[in-house]
Amino acid sequence: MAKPSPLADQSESPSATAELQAPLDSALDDLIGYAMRRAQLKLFQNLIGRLSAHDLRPAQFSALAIIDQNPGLMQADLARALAIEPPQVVPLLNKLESRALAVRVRCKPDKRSYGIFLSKTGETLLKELKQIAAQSDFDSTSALTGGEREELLRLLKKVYQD
Amino acid sequence: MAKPSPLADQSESPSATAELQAPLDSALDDLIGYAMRRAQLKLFQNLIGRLSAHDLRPAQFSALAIIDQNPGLMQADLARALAIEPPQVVPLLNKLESRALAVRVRCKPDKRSYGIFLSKTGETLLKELKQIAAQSDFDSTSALTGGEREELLRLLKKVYQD
DNA sequence: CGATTTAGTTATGTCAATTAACTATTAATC
DNA sequence: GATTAATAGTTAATTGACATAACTAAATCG
Repeated sequence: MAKPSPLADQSESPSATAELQAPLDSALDDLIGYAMRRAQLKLFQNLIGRLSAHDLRPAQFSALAIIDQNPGLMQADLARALAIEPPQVVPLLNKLESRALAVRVRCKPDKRSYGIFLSKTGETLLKELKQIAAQSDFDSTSALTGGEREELLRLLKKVYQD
Repeated sequence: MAKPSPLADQSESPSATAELQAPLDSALDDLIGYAMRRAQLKLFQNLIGRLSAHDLRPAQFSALAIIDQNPGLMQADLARALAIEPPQVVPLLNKLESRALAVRVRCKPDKRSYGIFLSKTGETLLKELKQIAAQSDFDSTSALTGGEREELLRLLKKVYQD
């Protein structure tokens, strides 16, 4: 196990997400936070749209990716990684389990906890989802050159890793 | 009137906002969308914290900036600019009016609608808020050089303006 | 063993935000 | 010019996400 991943966000309601258009002047145009919010919303909305074809939300996609990289982790770990509260993990995992993408396996030594694993189906779907996410990324940033995309990614990491 | 501004977002609940930590590996680290979400959340949370000293939310700050740049606009315009639904504008404006930051003025020709204006107090506060927002921006991106900030802003605009 | 802590779950409450319903004013139609 | 339709704003009602607290089972500590 290493670091958390949160592409989570269960909600992201229409207005919480929408909130970004551009009809009027606002003198906010020189704020990085403002530009970042608008850009982020654009990317997120695009991803949500694509994932919806698989009846998944970003948080579920994130969960799959985290489980894949940390097989056998416990629900509390997943909660921390997604930055959500433990009770929220329950319906999320129930959903993944009901679709046979992941499984809870009772722990041998400690019968209170579960190890969480991806199923073969889950692994296969995850591979596909990663491509979808990459494609979503790509066409949400179609105004950028390849070099600009790399630079943007570098700068964003520098910001949030600080 | 010109273009919209949405630094709106009424909600941005803890988990909707939180959702970003970094405890486990997730293989999402090369996605711009993932990095952008994490960075954006960091900036947004910082701004929320600072604005809370004035008992304001980002959407209210955005509203003030939009009204300032578009004096006399109608509530429907403001809703569109903030990308929220008209009913949400009511409590938002009520709050601004109750604090004497903005006023609704009955329209001469069309008695159904209002023109919205900032009060002197509102204008003064907005100036201060702009500095707060700029400061928030600055220290949320303290890992960047001045040149990198400019480049980041440029790239973000390119993304969302597309 | 008995008491305390921990993993997971269930239940409850809150708050934001969408949709629908309502009032008033204006515009359109005949 | 009266009736009907459309528009600005508001109020009301529904949904949904999320947090907190209460509960069950199992482990650890003494």
